[in-house]
Amino acid sequence: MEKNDPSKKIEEMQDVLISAIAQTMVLYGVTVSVGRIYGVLYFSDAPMTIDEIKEEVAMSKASVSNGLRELLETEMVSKVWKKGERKDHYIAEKDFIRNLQTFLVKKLRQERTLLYKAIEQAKPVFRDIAQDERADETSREQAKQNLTHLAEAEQYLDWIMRLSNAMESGEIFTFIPKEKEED
Amino acid sequence: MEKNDPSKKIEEMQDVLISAIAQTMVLYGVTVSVGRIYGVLYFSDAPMTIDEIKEEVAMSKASVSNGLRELLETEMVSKVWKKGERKDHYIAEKDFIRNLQTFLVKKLRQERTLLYKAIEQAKPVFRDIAQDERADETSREQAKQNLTHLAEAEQYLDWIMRLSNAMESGEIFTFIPKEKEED
DNA sequence: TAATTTGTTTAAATTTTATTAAACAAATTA
DNA sequence: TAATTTGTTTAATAAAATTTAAACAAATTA
Repeated sequence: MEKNDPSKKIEEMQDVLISAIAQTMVLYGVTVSVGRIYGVLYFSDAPMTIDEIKEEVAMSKASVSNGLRELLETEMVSKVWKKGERKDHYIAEKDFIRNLQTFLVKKLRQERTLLYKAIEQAKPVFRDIAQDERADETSREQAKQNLTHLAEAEQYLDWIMRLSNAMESGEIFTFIPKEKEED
Repeated sequence: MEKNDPSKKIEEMQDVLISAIAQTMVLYGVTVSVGRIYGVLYFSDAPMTIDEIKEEVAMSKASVSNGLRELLETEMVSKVWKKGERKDHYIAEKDFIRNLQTFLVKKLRQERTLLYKAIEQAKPVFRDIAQDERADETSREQAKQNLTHLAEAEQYLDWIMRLSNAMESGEIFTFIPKEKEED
């Protein structure tokens, strides 16, 4: 089929949008190439194979394969089975809010896990020193101060847990509705 | 002053916590070295100079200077003036919730700006093609479909704008209070 | 004003990350 | 079973980032 003017313009604007989408993903730590894979899938009406994507983004099959794995892990892309086809097919999750939800929940949970472990390790040590009457006063003061820090950090962990729960369950939408409310 | 057992233990645990803090910052795209600079400042009772920080994190002065600039930009650290002292002094913002607020608001706004520009560029092009009776049917269909995508994306932009506003103003705390509520 | 201190910029070196071609393994088909 | 197709892993290369020493500029002090 011959390329006509309107279809060229459409492609051009899709490329502008794909670039912008990829750039926003860079903000959240994704490579621009991986962002473009997502962008190409976003604008595809039909599920695409690795080879089809490879063609569009001009990358090696290995890179596309790796990129897709990353996008599958963050749930921005999923594999679909296509009847009669042997190759794997991929589609983009087009709901941007859902993508942000998934991303944030994952990050906040990882953060929580990391901090939680360290706090649990440090807390008893500070507690012991704070209560040890044979310890020097400076150390006991230090320990007490650090216990205060830890208590504050624990409040933070609790807060991000409640935030990620509200995000994951969709409860957040009762506070910030998906649709703009009427005036 | 001689190092005694409790003070060594305290330092050890602070290092564990600094590592954890730095790791969580890595999750959000910050270098582990920059994360450690923040961690060191977090546990310092007094404002610190570049040279003092440099000593603690074992990095070059230039690296510490660059790291501090990054932390200043993200508002995780601020400069304080110390009477009678010529050197700049730095302190950490210790409120983790505030740090997350600042980070998210900044990212969401950047994302909004990027996508908004691309959408504004593409929308009139799609609209023209969708309405152009001389354009081929396939292109007109494509254009209409893309306009739907853009409308959904605009809803997303609106949502993240409302989310970042709620974050920035602190309105979010009426929905997810800082302190855990009583049972 | 000259010397010193302080912080940043620059340019080179190092380290890390991303990319790819080729090798490989698994599944499918002939 | 042999040949082919498909997707991933590996090892080498290329690209990007971090880091640093040295040069620099600005401010301060002697």
